[in-house]
Amino acid sequence: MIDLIFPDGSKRSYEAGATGRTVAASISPSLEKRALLAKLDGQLFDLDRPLPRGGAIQIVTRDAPEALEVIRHDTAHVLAEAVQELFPGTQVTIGPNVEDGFYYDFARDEPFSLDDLPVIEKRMREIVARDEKITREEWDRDAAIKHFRDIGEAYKAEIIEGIPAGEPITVYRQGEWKDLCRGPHLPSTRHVGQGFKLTKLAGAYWRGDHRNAQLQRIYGTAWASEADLEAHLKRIEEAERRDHRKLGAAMDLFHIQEEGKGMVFWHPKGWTLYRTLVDYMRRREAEAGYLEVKTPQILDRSLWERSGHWEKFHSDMFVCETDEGETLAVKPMNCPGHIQLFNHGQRSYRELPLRFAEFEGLHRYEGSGGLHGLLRVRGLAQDDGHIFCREDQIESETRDFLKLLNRVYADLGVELHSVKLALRPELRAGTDEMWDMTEAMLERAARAVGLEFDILPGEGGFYAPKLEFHLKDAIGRTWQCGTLQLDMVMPERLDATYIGEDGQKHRPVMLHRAIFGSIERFLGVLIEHHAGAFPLWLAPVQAVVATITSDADDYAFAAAAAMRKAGLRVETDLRNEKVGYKVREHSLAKVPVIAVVGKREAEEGKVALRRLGSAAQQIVSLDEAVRTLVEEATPPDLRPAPTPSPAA
RNA sequence: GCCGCCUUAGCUCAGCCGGUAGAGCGGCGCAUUCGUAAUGCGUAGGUCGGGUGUUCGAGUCACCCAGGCGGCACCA
Repeated sequence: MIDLIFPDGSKRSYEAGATGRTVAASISPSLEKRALLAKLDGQLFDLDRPLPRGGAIQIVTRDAPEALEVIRHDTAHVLAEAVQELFPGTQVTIGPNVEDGFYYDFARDEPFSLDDLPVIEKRMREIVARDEKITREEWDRDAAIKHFRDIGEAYKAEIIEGIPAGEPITVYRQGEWKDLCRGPHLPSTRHVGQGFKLTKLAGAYWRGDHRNAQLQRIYGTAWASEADLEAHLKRIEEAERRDHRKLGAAMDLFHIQEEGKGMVFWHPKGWTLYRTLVDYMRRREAEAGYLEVKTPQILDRSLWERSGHWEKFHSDMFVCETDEGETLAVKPMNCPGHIQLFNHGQRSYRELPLRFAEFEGLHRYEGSGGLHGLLRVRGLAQDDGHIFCREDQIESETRDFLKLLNRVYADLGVELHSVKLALRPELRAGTDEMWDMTEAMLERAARAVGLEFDILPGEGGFYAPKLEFHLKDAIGRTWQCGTLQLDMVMPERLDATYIGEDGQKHRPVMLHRAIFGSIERFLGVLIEHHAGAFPLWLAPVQAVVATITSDADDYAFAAAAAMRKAGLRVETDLRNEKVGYKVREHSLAKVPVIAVVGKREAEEGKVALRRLGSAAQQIVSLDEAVRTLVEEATPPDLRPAPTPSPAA
């Protein structure tokens, strides 16, 4: 007998061998009908699998989040079955869930084409209609390896070899088809439902390693109902409208062309936005004790050899040769340059922490397939900074940096998606002892300030472990923006020293840090985040003064001049068009304020303000309009501090 | 760099089974002076990403190259 405790706290005993289904049936026939899985002490079980022990039981139905995960995974299995029916000889590999769906990787000599997807999808719907029963079997390890080898499934055999001894080898049978899988699964294919769609086709390396064979990946999305699927597809469609590449063109911000792939041509409006953002950061950093510097774009190979870039980062660098036989490299990072500044003259412990900031351009030779609008470019600039300090200053510097980062993200209205701690990569400079130390110190500092993060082994920079601050784009992909890296390697390689209190030479620790990361990338995220509708202080064109009739032209000119004099970025629209037309055009261009002036306003010295996204008009005197707009257009760091509330 | 797809006027897109390119928007001109998301009429724009080939004939078929898009790898 086993004892089960239900979510409502009640307890019942069942005979050994009871399954989720028998438990559900014992409660009500309708629950049995809706039951998909059993959850015992938090672990999901196939509905027809005997429960191995007593515990807290829950019958999982279609509307539960756990059910959706299993539905997605089973859809991947149905996909694999359909593919193997339609394309004999195709090997299956793995098919995990991803956000909103799943994929399955196949090994097949012939490439799949996009035209195959509807055909595969049709067969999948047939398999669902066949209502194939899904059953679990435990196999003997050697027999399983032999079986999968015999039927030509080399990848599956390889997976089994990697399963630790002692773990059961489970095979799920689904009609005539079977697959190695940990499970759990739905009772039968009917429960997959019709709320799925195959979405894209891609190449992907076996086990994520480019030295391995490239497999063919089919992505799909799956939902508990067709309505949920429709809603999801609609969300994607809406998100695509926020794409910074489309908005960048519509708002005349920038473009990229063939002759400079990954290199941005910033248009006047885009550059205004860029400068506004960087000016803001300059003030924030100055306030936080950073000293802005500028170091050379191109430096001799010998420096890059000493820093380690030549050896570890060479394939990412643009290199040039002079007629005199020198080899130079365009800087991909500012750190070696900043160490040259640190090393110029003798440094005292009294100067530490010394914080350098730089906004100059960098160039990195990114693989052609990875370029992506502003989010992944070859020519970029960072809000780069390097802090030289003593070990005992690491924690307070980390704390101050995180405070600044949070302040900036809050001012700009972006939301931190996640934080990762990336540890030593395979290809690295420095000794293991150094890595042991820097990893431990960075993690300790991060924990000391209460940061929550995931650990990414093998993903650190070649010279230092790093904290990565990730932001999300319109369609949910995450991008590393801010970073904090704790480096003992570079100061040693480039021999940075300071004179300590004891009169001896000491090695400083170097913190590499950025809040935007790449300014280009950050702007891309920012454009998508605001869907182009920037707060007034960031908007490249803050207001357009638009006339109703040409009688108001002179007044419109004067009004615009008054606004410009007050520091606002203003354009005039005196074209011979109807106001409705002008309002529409500037609204589509995401101009935050349209100041409409007609005969009435001209006579009375007023303007009719219309805010983006609202049809309401606010008729105020020109003076008042200038005053309110100037106040609203003040960058967050220049706003008067809120009056402190009286001490409680 | 790898896999799949795409590449036609400034922009968005039509162009069936190969017979020497169309629309809307935008631009320009004229008329209209019209109160808050598209005023009317007229007009000029392309040789169909680049190249090679098949063919009497290619935007339309084949191959190669480039760029872009979605992934993978790499990475801010």
